Amino acid sequence: MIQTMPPSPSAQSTSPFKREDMRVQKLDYIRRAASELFNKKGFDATSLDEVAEKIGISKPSIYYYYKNKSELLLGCYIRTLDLCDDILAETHQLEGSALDKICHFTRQLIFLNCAKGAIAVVSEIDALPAEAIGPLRARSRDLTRRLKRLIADGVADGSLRPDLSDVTTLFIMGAVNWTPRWYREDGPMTPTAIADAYIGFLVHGVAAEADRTPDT
Amino acid sequence: MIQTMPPSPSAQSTSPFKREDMRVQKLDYIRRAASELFNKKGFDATSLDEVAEKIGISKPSIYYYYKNKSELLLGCYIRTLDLCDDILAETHQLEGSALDKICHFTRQLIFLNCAKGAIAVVSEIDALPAEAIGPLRARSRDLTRRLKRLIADGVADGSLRPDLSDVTTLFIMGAVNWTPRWYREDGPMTPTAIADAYIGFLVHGVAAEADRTPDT
DNA sequence: AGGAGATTTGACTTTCAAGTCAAGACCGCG
DNA sequence: CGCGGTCTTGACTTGAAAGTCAAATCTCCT
Repeated sequence: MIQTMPPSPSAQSTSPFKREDMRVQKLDYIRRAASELFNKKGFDATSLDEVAEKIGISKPSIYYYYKNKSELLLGCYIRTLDLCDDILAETHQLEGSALDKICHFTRQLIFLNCAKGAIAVVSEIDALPAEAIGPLRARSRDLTRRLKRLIADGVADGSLRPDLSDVTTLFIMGAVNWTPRWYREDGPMTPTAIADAYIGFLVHGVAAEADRTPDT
Repeated sequence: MIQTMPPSPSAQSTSPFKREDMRVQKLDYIRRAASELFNKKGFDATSLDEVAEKIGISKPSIYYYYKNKSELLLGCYIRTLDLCDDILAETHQLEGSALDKICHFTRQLIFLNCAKGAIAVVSEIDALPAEAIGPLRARSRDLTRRLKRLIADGVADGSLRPDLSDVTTLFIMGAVNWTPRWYREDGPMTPTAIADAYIGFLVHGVAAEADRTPDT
């Protein structure tokens, strides 16, 4: 499972900025490997030796780039939130109903969840450096708030059912955040197929016709 | 966070079976505390000292009842699968369409996920004793298979959309399995309200009308 | 070439939780 | 009582992974 690390500083470079570029690339490289493993096995179950081995470097090298394991996790989460922010921003640019926007957001999030190492599902908050927990929670809440607003917009513009509560976002996030648990690149479904199916459920539900509400 | 352990052997008993009853009760008691913590923080992030402290006993006591940490996890998962089996069996008894049954199953599963320590989301399979992994996977797959069959039944009896694929179960399980991450007993939503909302999404989707398929 | 800084690593120390054990507490019995 | 078995625990050992460090290597520049 060894992938190749970006070559050590330069190799063929000429530009004076190569060093810094390299550093950023390696930070990123390590973060991706870590995200992938944290996602698959959980933070505590993943040792830095494994992360190092996955990309063919040694553990101390990781410490050269990250202060400690918690900071690495923090890096993963910040990246995740950045990407979510990006998608959401992009989403707001779109023409169309709030429902269209929600579908777009969901689709993009599924893509990210299927892309190796792109993001880490933010769930092990307690493992973060103590001083980072507050700010991260705040960002998280802000994201949730904007999603809820999108739902409210949808109710307002008539594209969503009028009785939708705040759990809607949790429902969507649950389904989406679960994908990394079972998605395999070599599995039978492409990310696009997954997104199509999920959006189908989300928009129309699973019932054959929009009729009675079965209940028990 | 200390709850009271069932009293030590007897206390007031007379029956000759009390001993064995006690043992079963304590096995269960420990399992519940563990399930709750494993669910909330993950298996590796939970130490047995924490489990012990939660119920006011010492770590060696846990070892008196369970061979080791993995066996305790196994106990949690077996219990979870047992409960799922029960619900599914109960579900099959019901009169009604496959959709009705799916809704019932979903609702009951949400209740279990909200009930403290009732079940542990089966996700850290690798942490189980090696020899238990195979059988547990088999049971898990069997459960999934039966759920898929329920979906197929629904397509056949016309209560579900005809184009539903196998991801349907994953979609549902994702949304449901995510609930323990955010559900709080003192939160704004009761399990019933959550179940109602989720089933609403599931059956009808979120769109105001069953019209076009927004896509991006 | 060769020296300065940047990067990497083998070998080490530290820490923390899993797991053990033998001594003690508790219980129901004669 | 006090004895035998059941249960509980403080104090310990062990192992694995976090984290450190100084020596080795690499890169670029002159």
